[in-house]
Amino acid sequence: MSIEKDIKQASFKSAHSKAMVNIVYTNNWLATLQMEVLKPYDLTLQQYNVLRILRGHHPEPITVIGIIERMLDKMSNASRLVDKLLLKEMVLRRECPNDRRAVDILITQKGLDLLAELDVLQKQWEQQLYGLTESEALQLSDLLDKLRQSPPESEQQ
Amino acid sequence: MSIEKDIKQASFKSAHSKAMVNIVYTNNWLATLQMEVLKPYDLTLQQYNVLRILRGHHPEPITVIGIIERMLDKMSNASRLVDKLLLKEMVLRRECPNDRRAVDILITQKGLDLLAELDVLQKQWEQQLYGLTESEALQLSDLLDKLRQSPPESEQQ
DNA sequence: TGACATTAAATGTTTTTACATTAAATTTGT
DNA sequence: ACAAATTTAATGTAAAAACATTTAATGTCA
Repeated sequence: MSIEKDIKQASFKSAHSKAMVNIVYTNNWLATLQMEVLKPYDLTLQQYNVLRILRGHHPEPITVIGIIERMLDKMSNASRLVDKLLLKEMVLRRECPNDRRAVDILITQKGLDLLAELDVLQKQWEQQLYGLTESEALQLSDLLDKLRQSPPESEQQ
Repeated sequence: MSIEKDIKQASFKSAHSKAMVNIVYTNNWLATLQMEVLKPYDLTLQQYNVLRILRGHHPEPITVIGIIERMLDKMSNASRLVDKLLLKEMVLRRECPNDRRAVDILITQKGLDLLAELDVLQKQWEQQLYGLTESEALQLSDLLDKLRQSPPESEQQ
């Protein structure tokens, strides 16, 4: 559905604000769909993201700080997300040998198995939903990168 | 910053998943910036969005259902957001004359004044940040619309 | 070395979200 | 008209997010 219809807004004050609203709207749309896939597995989106980060480093461990650096939402509490995953036996905690302040986190076989199961659903879901061609998807990503670039006259991020 | 660097991921498995991650990342980026602007005014992003919806209908009232229909995030509790705005004297509640189940919500002058103040900041902020041309912004919005379209062989949304 | 600053993770607290339930008013169908 | 279903908004509750503080370990540097 076009965004104008779905949020009952006839027009936007500028192309930029329309794009911005569309990013927020599309993000919510994606998150809602993804949560529906995850719900039967009793995983939140954030827990799923953390698990995928851990798999990306498996069999190497990663510290909580390492997880935060790789999370899209840097604000959420990685320590408590790991707690939840620990209760579900999806991860292991180990004291980091180099730095006793830090804690190494590892994904368990149970976690890997769950992700493997979810990969299938995720793939089906992506194939069913994506209305973009490969090159359009790249173009979209480039435009988003460009959106986040400050113009030259303002200070660097 | 490019998304690969910022989330420390060297590559993505597909153009589509890269675009999807970039949408989520850009959405968080936008939300964080916007919250920084709102923080000194003690408004959350959701409260701000509700206020703007109310202004869009001013001087006509709008019911809670009407607000929900126009919100990007349909799940959040509009009734409680209105409560918060009521405490800040940004809105008024009135029994809806046609339907005594419904409640008419109106933005107050105080609310309008606050939004007017925020409009200036919002505009400055947009001008400073947008690295896209007008036509690129439209293109971005079109690509997002297209992303949300299911391919022809699957069922309608 | 020792004082001070910084870092990593956990914890406390408040607010917000997500989801279910409730209560009242309205609509529907007979 | 009346019972049943639906709609509208509010409320209850548990989980999660946001944000500050704490604790322990490490780094810095005179």
